[in-house]
Amino acid sequence: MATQVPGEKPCLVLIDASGFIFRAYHAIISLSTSKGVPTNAVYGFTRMMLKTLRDLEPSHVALAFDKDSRLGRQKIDPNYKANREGPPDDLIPQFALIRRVVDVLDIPILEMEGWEADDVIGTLAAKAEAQGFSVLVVTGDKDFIQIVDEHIRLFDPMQDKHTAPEDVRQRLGIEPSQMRDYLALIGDAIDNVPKVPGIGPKTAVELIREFGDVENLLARLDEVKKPKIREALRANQETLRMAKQLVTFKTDLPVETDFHKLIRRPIKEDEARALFSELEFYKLIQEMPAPTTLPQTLAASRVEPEILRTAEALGVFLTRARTEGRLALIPAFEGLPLTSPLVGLGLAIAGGATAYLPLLHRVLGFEGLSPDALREQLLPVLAAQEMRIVGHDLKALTLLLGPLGLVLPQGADDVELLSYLLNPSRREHALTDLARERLRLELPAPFDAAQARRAGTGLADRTPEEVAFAYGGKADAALQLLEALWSEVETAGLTKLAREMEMPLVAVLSRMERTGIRVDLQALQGISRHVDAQCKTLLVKIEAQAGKAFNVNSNAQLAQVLYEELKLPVLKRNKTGPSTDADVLEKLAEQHPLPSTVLEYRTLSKLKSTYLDALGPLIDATGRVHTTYNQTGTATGRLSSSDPNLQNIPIRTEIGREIRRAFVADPGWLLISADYSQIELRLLAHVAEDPGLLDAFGKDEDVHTRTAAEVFAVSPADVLPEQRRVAKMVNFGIAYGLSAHGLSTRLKIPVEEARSVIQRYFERYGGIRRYLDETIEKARRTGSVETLFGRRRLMTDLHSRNRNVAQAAERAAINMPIQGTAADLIKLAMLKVDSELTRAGLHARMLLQVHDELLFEAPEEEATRVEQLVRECMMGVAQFKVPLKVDVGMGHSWADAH
DNA sequence: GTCACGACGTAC
DNA sequence: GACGTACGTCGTGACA
Repeated sequence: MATQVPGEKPCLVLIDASGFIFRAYHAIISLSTSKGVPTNAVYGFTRMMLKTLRDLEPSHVALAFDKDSRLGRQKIDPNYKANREGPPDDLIPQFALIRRVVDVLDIPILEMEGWEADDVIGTLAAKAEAQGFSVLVVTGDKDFIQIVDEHIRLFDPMQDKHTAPEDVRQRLGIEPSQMRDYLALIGDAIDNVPKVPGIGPKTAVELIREFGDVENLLARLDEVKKPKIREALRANQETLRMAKQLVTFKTDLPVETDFHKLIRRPIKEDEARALFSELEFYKLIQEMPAPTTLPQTLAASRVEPEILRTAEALGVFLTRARTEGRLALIPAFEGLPLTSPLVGLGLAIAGGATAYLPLLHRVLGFEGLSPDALREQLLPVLAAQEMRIVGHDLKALTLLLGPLGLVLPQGADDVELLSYLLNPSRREHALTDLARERLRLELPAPFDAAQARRAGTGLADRTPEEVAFAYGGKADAALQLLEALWSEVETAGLTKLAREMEMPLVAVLSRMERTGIRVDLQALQGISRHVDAQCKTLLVKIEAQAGKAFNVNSNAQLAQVLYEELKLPVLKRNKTGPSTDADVLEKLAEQHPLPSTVLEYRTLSKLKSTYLDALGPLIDATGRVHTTYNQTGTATGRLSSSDPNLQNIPIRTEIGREIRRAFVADPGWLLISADYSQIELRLLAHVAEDPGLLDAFGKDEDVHTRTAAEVFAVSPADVLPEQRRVAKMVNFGIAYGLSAHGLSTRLKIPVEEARSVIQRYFERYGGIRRYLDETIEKARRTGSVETLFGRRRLMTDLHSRNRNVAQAAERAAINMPIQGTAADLIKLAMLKVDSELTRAGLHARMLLQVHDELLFEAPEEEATRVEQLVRECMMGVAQFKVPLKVDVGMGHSWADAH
């Protein structure tokens, strides 16, 4: 949201301070220092100022107060604001404190004897605009709308709302400048601005639309159609003229206009700390940037971590932790948490005390704590009811502690998950970044893993002293982040998702990763040899068809052969040149035999390199592979899987199914696959409340056939396979925001035909159209979209001037509530199945999640019970307007279970 | 050698 | 540009 970019206009922020003081006073019911000094207005005001400065990043800033402000307007009307009482008693002493806050924030104050902040700001805004500034007025007062234009906009930090001319037109239906006339007509009881009786907001807008302004209205009074209104206006002509004068901001006060003096200066940090401390605004101190005079490192600003070398030292620290009731734990390890040893543990407790517990350092004279000693000490702390355990990536911690016989408690807090819930679109939620952004804390740079690898050394080769700062500091940061993140999570209404979905899921995912899935290496290698032979044959064929040998895997070389040597037409381009993707090759196949051969080769070599050959080395000594689930990796709430990614194992082609045949159950066990049938389409039917779709699912009809029947206006029995194919594609694409063009290329039908299919679809399924439109509209208005369970994705690009960007954001906005709700649903199902399996005393275990599918492994004799239990859990996890359908299959391999 | 990036293709 | 969400492999070119 940076407003000043080199080459852009300077940005002047003008703050309507008086307005905010009253708003802050009323917004925060009660707050005072331990000595009883009321500070509610001061606190609210200060927060708002800090937020404003942070969010808007102005190049210039000033703040306006009212000063004996009624005098100017009382010359026009002695009654102006005459009925207003003075400020409440407990607000009066806060004004002086607010002045002190403004002083440490180093924001210039503008005021004019006898005039209101409105007039001062009106004047400044006009002058700044004339000098080429872009002006942002920070206010919550609608009266300011009258000064809005292309270069003067409003911002309300309490509602995070911007107001530009377009917004005024949309919200009120009048031009910003007509706000004066509008306000004059409807009056203002609070300020004692007289109104014209009988005229409310609706009539006012109508009159303004017809007559433009008050002057014109009065001049053409006879043209007013409604007699009552006409006579009311006639009787109040003078009052109306006066009212307009009262509500009109002055824009020509003799205010000092040296804009150099308004250049934004950094806040006076030391004085700010002292003042905030006096006012007991400790949270604000935490949020302040680290002192610039000190190096921006944790080491310089925090207490040195204690190195816990003995069981006794650990005992003492843990006793303190129990007194404080909170303990942050950050593991020191390298590599994968599932297979790596715990090298050490960073600890932190409230109050800033940190420690490092070395466990596996291969340095001279070091003797780490034995696992038994560690377990003996830590177990009771982890199990203690009143303890809150805090961490970052608790799945990793869980996997690292597992081998030591340690288990994290149910309610442990994961700050990474909190950050993810707050903004699932961000790429990383690294502790160092979170600490920098939210605590202004610069954590020590992580060790250069690459350099360590070159040197052939690792974490364990360093002394405990060398790593203590890093991990102690991280633990301390996690602890401090907890509070800030939780309060934001609560404000955002995400508490339930955090407590009842994401956090409990950590234990389930940890077990799934640890369990892994058996892979038949022999089978894999068998297929690989076969595929390899085929690839070699194809390469020979390609060489013959191309007239030369080249690296088919290189798109650049392939493009040269296709387009320069064979002179085939270029149908599509990408950033680097002509495209060689599957779509293009399929079309080119009509003109030359080479493209088909390349396609065949590509398919096989992809399978070989990505799945057949890559999987083998990941099989462990017990014959199983263990994926890693990323719980913070998608913008919609889905999980992702990597190393290896078991969520994109092939299934559609025959050779793909061969690969799934290599994923097997242990001898005497079965794989059980349960997947939600048509989950996203069902959820779309539910949220859109579309009667047609609801009916189709309610009767368990073939939904694609039903859609085809609707769209092509035939009876379901007469739907042709081709028509069903088209309908299926539309059903799938609709929640992705598909376009006529997209549909036509995918179905290889003319755009016109695709257009008419989509049009007929929306005619038949009006609820869907309405839902899509409403979702986008709401997203534009609120800046976010959410799932039925309240998971939220911030959508920033909807207002992009770049139409492609804005439209892409619209499609993402349409899709997220559907995809995300499905993700929520299966997460709940996983929790339920997990606990029910335990409760039932079954040995079956959950192995994989693939977005709408759960894969289990169960002893053969348990299979039918497990099937029943899984189906019931998955179906019963939530109630919608459509039934949820779960398909279950079982067999000795993943392919057989489908 | 390592890294970052783009193109491509697999899944739901 | 044209249908959303992911991850892995390969080739390529920049850098050490």
